[in-house]
Amino acid sequence: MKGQIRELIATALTALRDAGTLTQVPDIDAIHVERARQAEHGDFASNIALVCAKTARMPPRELAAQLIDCLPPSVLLDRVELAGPGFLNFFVTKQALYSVIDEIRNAGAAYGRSNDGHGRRVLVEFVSANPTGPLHVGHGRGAAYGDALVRVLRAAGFAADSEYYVNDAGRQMDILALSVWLRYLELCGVAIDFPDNAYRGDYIRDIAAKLFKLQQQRLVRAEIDLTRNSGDDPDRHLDDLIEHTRSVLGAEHYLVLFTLTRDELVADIRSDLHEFGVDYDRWFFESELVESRAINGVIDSLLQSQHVYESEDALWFRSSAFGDEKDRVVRRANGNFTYFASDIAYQHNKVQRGYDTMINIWGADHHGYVARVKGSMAALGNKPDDLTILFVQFAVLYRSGEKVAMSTRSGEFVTLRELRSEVGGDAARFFYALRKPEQHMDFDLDLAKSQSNDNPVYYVQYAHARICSVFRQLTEKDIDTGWQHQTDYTLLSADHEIELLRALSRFPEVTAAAAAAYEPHQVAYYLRSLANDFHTYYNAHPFLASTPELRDARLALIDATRCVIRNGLWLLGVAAPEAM
RNA sequence: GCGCCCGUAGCUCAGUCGGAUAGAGCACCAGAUUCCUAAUCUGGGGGCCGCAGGUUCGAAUCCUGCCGGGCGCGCCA
Repeated sequence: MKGQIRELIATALTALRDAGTLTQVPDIDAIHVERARQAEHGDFASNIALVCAKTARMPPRELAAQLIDCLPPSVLLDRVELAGPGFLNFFVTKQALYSVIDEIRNAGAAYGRSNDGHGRRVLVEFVSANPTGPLHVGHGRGAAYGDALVRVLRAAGFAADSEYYVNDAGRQMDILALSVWLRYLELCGVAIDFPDNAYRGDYIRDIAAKLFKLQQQRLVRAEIDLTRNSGDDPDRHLDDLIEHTRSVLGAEHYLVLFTLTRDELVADIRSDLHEFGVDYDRWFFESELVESRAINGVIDSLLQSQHVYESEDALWFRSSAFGDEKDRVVRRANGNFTYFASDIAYQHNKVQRGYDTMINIWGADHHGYVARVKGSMAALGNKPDDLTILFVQFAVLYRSGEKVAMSTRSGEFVTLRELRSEVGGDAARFFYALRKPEQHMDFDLDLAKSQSNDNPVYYVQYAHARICSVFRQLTEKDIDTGWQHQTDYTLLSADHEIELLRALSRFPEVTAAAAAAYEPHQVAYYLRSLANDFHTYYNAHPFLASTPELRDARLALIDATRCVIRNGLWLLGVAAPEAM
């Protein structure tokens, strides 16, 4: 509807230009049409006359009046009023509102979709947590946001793919493998001294148990020496232990240990996210970039173009030339590439795969990386503007009014699994979806758990279940109805019904706006508002106890409402239960 | 110190490229069910949109400076 009104205005503007009243006409996309906030302002309002008044050298109200005269006739509009300093207020006909019911009925699951994206290819990368342990509630926020964004983008006509980047090639993975091996040795009866800075979580013991089950004592070595003192540097001590592990196990068995550790952790993350309703199109492993020598490739290329130089035995990317505070190391003096080097290769890989737009969803602690990553794109001849980096602020957890300290290494955190089992996946996803990502978030665990019935997701789901219940009654009471074939929508004249119809007609605008702004939370707020319109209607009017004609019209209306709620919840990855 | 994010009702948060009288949930108070699910609905109180300037027909929204909170500034990952 909004688009149609925009076209009507464009036609009127063109007519005024042809008549010589206007010298220039704004682009159709620049014509601002919005939903009126108040009923007396009609359904839609436009400030076009206020915007164009200056260039037209004409008082806004006079221009607005001429625009109204030039508007082509339309079945959509009942009347157009001139208001305030020069607003155009559009009043939509009831007939146009009624047609929304058939529109929804015909489109079904496709209602709310658009082709704004014109099939442009978008890659959304999110979560991408290092596979060093279970996901925690912070990752859950990124997952809920990223997945909803992908769904919303697809609904708006973008060819959106989702991807998880797995850092499986660095030192942390070796520390992880070491941690598993040490726990495994414990199971084998070998006395060890577990380092404080290795991974201490219980999940390490689980993987060790699996390793023991598969390998029995095969990864125990007589020459193990874990008592060696590497001095006061705990990091150095870990590195020595890793080196020792490699050497006593040999390459083949180290690979067994390493691969099992990685695969177990990745599988755990994958199933965790799957149960959260998040399934990726691709899991991209950093090790692929190592094995294909893609990292060497981009660094060599940057060396040739002088964007990378050598200093103090290390290789540095000249990111200061691209607005970064300082240059960054891509290959350490010890010959190992940094994670940043992998990131350069990974980002380049995305570009080569032909994406028009790339969206990275990062934790807020990574904002310092923007300049160097965008700089590396520019240095490789790619367009930095094709990459949009969105930040998800941390969810600060509170339990019993106290901040919950979180540390992956120490194993002290609330996992996404715990959250899901305690408040439910639907509630968790909706809870996350209600907040825009850059907003700081206080996540009160006690509130989320103890008052889970207050979570608005139930409010929306209940509306859906209530509608389903009405239709069950229809069957149970064996009511003879032809609502699916013959309905006289003009009987829907109550204020509540008109309000509900208006709300339903708004859904396509909501999905389009949510996609354009990368803000799926708009869908969540819309759903709550729609559910409110429905519940109000439900309480005010009986559906089944009316005359057959009115009953059938109302059934058509709430069936359409059910469809929109279902479509909207789907965009957020939340179920639409038929009974509660 | 520098950079990024945020500051709206008691609490948690919306507020659509600047638009007309700033909204919702929770909490609080008062009500609604012989009828389709009361996980619902109706009504009420509650605001210096952090502060101060600026931009213009118009600012919660844009700009500048302060104040307050979060995060980041490694040859870590």
